[in-house]
Amino acid sequence: MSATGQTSQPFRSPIGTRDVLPPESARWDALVATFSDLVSRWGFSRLLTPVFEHLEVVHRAGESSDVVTKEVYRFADRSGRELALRPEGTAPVVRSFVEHRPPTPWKVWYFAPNFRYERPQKGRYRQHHQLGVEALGTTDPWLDVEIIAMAWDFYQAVGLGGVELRLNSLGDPEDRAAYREALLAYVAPHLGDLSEESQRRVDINPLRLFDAKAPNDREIMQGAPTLNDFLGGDARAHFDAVRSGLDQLGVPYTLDDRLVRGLDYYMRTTFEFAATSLDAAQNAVGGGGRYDGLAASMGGPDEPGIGFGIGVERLLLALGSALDARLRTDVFVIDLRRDVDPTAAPSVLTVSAELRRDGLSVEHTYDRRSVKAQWKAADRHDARFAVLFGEREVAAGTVQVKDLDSGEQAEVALQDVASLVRQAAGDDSAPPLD
RNA sequence: GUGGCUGUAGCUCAGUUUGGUUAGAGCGCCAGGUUGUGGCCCUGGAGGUCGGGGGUUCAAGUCCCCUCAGUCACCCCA
Repeated sequence: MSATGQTSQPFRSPIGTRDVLPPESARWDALVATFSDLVSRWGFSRLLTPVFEHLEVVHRAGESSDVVTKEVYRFADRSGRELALRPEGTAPVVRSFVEHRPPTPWKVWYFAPNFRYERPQKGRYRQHHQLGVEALGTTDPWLDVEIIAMAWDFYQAVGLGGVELRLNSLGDPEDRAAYREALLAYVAPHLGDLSEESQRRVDINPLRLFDAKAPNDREIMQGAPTLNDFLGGDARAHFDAVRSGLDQLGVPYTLDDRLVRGLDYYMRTTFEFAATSLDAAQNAVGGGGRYDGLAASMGGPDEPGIGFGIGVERLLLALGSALDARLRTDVFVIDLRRDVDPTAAPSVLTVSAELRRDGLSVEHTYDRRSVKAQWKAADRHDARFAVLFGEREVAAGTVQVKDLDSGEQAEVALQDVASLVRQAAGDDSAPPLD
């Protein structure tokens, strides 16, 4: 069997991947532009890292996490090096940090694809994209506050109505270890009563027991000790400061001491954003947390860090029609003449080129279409204006400029078109998200 | 990785239950409705390996098996 399964069939994108065609791609552009603009104002600069890394880098995301143990796209290159497609955004950024040792605090953002080998479904793909930030070099809780508030502002800026921020602290590693012991001690007498799934979790990551769906499991976990009671003094003070900062900035949140998150490197602050417009199954539109030991575990300086990632596909899904990015052409050029000498100016070729040099987005038909076909094309392109000319205009050295919204039309010299269009278009030429 | 549902034109879908002449609709696309003005309307046209392969049958879009893909749920996550 061939790679596509059927050799006689047209090719299609690999399972779990998809193309983003216009006009939908305009929604992506709008999201990325808004994000870039916003995080720049908070002092973040863009970082680009490779889509593949050494396998060991990717493993730093956690030996107990599904993302690493069963979903990594790994391969050996021609020289036998073990490489992997990035399954998440944080490890590569931290790798870049320990490799280049930039001055701290180092605040960067990224827009990049992640790859996970899992069964696709609505809002879940094998290649998905994340907008995210990472900041390394300080444990100051105000950084946590700013990171979270920034994500919050972003959701507001793109118009996501119902978004819920859930917040938790996992404490310091020793807190978590103590809690883990307590949890295991609590669960031990109930072991046999737990579901098969939960029994597996006991060995892998006991904190995940709280995610169990089985009613009996939930009942057992009701009486379990909570992580919150095990926070040490430092972690508690840090968490209190984060909450206070969020209160000061007016960012609403709910505490959720069962919020564990899927990656092993998190400690202290963790958070997740859920969209109320999505069903419970895939409603997480972003999340992140603090990972103070990660840089050191990669052989770098023991610098703390915190960041978040926002799933683009899922956010777009949650936004639905709330984000309406329209692809609008400024001007559509129409030639009214029946017979056109292709070697003589003016023509749609020369007129369009000139208007484009004047800064307008300009389209026209190809293949010498009829006047009617040219008009249909203008409508299809959602053009704001039509610039048309026939024998009379060519003789007079002018063109007709028609406002396609109002129907008004004026005859002007070609060099005056751009200023006329800009004046007439006025305020409604503003970018889609402002 | 496990289970359910679905696969007919570029798109959305009828037709499959009770196998039977050249497989339909809407939208989209192209052309025309007289020679220089759009969005509406009318007429015509192009476009289909009925996901793919195999089988049963005189006959398969329709029944059976396999396979690929999509989708939903579980798991997990963005």
